[in-house]
Amino acid sequence: MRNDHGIRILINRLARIDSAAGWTGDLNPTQRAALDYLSEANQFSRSPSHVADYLGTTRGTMSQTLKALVRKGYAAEHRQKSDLRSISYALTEAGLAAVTEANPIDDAIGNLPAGVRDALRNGLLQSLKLALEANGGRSFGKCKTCAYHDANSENGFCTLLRLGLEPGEKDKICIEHKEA
Amino acid sequence: MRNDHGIRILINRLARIDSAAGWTGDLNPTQRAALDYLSEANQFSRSPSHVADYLGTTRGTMSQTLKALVRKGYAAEHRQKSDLRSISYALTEAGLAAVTEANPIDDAIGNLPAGVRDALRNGLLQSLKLALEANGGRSFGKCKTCAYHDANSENGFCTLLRLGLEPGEKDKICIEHKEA
DNA sequence: GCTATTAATATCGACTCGCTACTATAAGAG
DNA sequence: CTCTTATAGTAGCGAGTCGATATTAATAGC
Repeated sequence: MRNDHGIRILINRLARIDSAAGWTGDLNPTQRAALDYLSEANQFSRSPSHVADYLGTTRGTMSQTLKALVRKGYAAEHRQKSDLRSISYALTEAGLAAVTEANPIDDAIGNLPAGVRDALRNGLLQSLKLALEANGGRSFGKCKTCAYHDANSENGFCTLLRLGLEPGEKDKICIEHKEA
Repeated sequence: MRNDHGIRILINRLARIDSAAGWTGDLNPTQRAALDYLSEANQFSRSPSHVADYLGTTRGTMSQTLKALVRKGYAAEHRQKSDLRSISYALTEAGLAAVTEANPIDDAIGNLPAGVRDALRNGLLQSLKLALEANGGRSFGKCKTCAYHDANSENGFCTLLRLGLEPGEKDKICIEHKEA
C-alpha cells in the first residue's frame, strides 16, 4: 500500500516539474493542458464543460482559462448552430504551434528504451481507466474505437449524432465515446 | 515522437485529476505535495529551498506554502542552531494524519496487477531520472543508498555531515544524497 | 405555455505562480 | 578584522487557478 502511495507522488512530482517548464512564453500550465486537449478533441467535444470534465476541473474555471486563450490569440470561439448555448473552441495557428513545441519531459521519455516506455504508457492508461471508473468519469476515447463509429464512409460516420466526420476526425477524442 | 507526447499528457492528466481530489479539507494540492515531501525527508532536507528544489518551484512560493501549513497546524518551524538563516519544517500530528489519508488514485493504482504496477513505477523513476539529469537537478535519494552512508553504527551515520542519524532516518530523503 | 435542466459566465476569497526587492546570516579574501 | 560576495528566507506585485455560488440564456419535458 505504501508503495502505491509512492507511485502517485511520483506522478505528481513529474507533472509538477513539467509545470515549472510550462511557464515559458505567455502561457501557464493549465492553459497548455487545455490547448493540448483542444488539439486532440473533435468539434463536438471542445466546449468549456467538456474540457473541464476531461481535466477534472469546473466549468467556471475552464471558462476563464479558455477566454484567456482567446485573448492571447491561441484559440477562437465558434458558436454551434445546433445549440445556441454551447461554444466550440478551436486552435489558431499560434495555438497549434504552441502544442507542438519541444518539451524536456517529452525528451526524457523519448530517450527511454521502447519496452520501458510501452510499459509506462500501459500502466498509466490502466490507472486512468480505474480512476475514471471509480469517479464515474467518461472514457474520452477516439472516434475510431467507438461503438458508434461507422468506418465504411469516406472519413468515417458517427451513428449517434448521424453526422459524417471531417477528414482526420476519426483520430480525435470525442465526449460521447463508448468503447466498442 | 507523437506517442511520447501522449505519455506526458497522460501523466499531467492523472496529476490533474488527483489535484481535483486534493482540495478536500482545508488543504490544496500544493500544500499536500509539500506535506508529502516533509514526511519523507530527513531533518537536514526540510527547508523552503529544499522543498522548492524538489517540487520544481521557487523559494518564494514554497515559503508562503509552508507558512500556510504552519498557520493551519500541519507543520512546525524549527530553527537550526548551525545556520541561523535556515529553517527546518516538521510535520505535526495533524500533518502526519493528512499524509496517510485514503486517495482515489492510490486506490486505482493499488488495484493494478503487480507486474503492471512495477513496470509503471520503473518507467516513472527512469523518466524522472532523465528529466532531472537534463535539468541539472538533484537526485534526492534516501540515506541508505547514499555514498556518504555508513551502515555500521546504530541507526546509520552520515560521513559527509559527520552526524549520527535518528532512528528511521536512513529511509528518508536527503538533499545531499549521492548515489553509491 | 410552464417548469426543470443544462451551458456559459461573472464574481468572490484563498491561494499558487514567477518575479523583484529586501533583510539577515555566513563565508571567503585581503 | 574588515570588506565583499553568496546564500536563506521573506514580503509584495500582478496574473491566473481553484471551488463555490449566483445569474442569464437556451433547451427539453410535460
